[in-house]
Amino acid sequence: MIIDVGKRLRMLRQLHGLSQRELARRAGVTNGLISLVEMNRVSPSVSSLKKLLDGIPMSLAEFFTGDFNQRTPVFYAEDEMLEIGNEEVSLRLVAAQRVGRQMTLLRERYAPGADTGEEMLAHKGEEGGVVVRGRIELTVGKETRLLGPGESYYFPSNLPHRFRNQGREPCEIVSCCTPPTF
Amino acid sequence: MIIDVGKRLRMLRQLHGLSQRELARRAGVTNGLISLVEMNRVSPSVSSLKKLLDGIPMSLAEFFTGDFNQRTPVFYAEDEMLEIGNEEVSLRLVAAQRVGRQMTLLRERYAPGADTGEEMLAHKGEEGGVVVRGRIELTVGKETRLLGPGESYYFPSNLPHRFRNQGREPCEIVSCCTPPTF
DNA sequence: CATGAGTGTTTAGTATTATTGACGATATGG
DNA sequence: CCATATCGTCAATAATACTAAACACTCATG
Repeated sequence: MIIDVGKRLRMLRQLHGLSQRELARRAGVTNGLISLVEMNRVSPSVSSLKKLLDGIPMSLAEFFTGDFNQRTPVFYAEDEMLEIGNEEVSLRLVAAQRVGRQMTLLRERYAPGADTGEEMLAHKGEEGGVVVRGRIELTVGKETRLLGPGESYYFPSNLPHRFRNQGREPCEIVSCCTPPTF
Repeated sequence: MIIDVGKRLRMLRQLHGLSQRELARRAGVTNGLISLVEMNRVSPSVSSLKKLLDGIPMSLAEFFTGDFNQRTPVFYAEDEMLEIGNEEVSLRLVAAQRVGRQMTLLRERYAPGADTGEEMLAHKGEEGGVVVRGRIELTVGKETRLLGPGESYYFPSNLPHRFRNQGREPCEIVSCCTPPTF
């Protein structure tokens, strides 16, 4: 996602009913700088941006995480969800087409016998899920557990992990990961 | 949270096995700058930091949000999930106790007749969900739709929204929002 | 009309950041 | 042991962020 620091700052400032001078006073910078930053004539140093956000107040994390977009579909019928699985593991991705998504929401189906494989998955971010139907054996790091309906998991995705359905009925999970990996 | 830009950058760079020069090449800056930034001798401009993170790669949001913790439980049985609902709307929160979570994963139950209310909800971030059982009427902005099992939604949370279960059977949803609001 | 207090923008000068190129340290291979 | 390569740091210079002060504009108020 490409972000427009100036526009975002201006929006936030106005949202809080502050003038450039008032924010400048609170932040300990000059009003001129705020003008320049908001017009994208300069790219503020992190330390300056931090000062500015302290005056709002807002954290750098929030500032860069915040989304201020736009108009994409809200609702998704089953066949409007992008399907990316195979016959064993089926993934239906919610809001696949949405640009600048901050997370990936999936409906996952594991057929009996399905297995995401020996060489364990490992990527960035965090993921979690809730088992909706059936049972799944989940290994995260050195821990393994059999999860049933209503049970859940949550872990940083850099831990190696593996899903196996050793049961006789298909297993269905709703899961989410951030940042979006698909 | 007070962050140490230099330390964090160095950690990330080393985590990815990159030398200052290699990262410099990828980011389109000089190795000297990386050295100075990592020693906190300068506060990089946002544009420079962006370049550096592009070379990792990592978003500014992730960089400032980044959690680099820790050891918390991975699996959650039903009664290990924090419950925060009332009799109409029941929310079970996955990994509630986890510090620095980047998203909130919920199992929601709406009793027949449940309604999140006239004055519509509106907060920051994004949220999405999948209907697991029953039906729910969801209004987002000016759009309203009745969602059934397998159907889903995803929208920026600053749009006002409202959930109503007008049916006779309870409705169950697995939802996720980021950044975490609970 | 003034006049004054508010707004955001601009400009010239100063402070800080970023580049360039050289340095010492460490490691590898001939 | 000397060459060669790669590492992070540093000093001097170039580029850019930031400040201070003035400007132009709008809106109230007398």
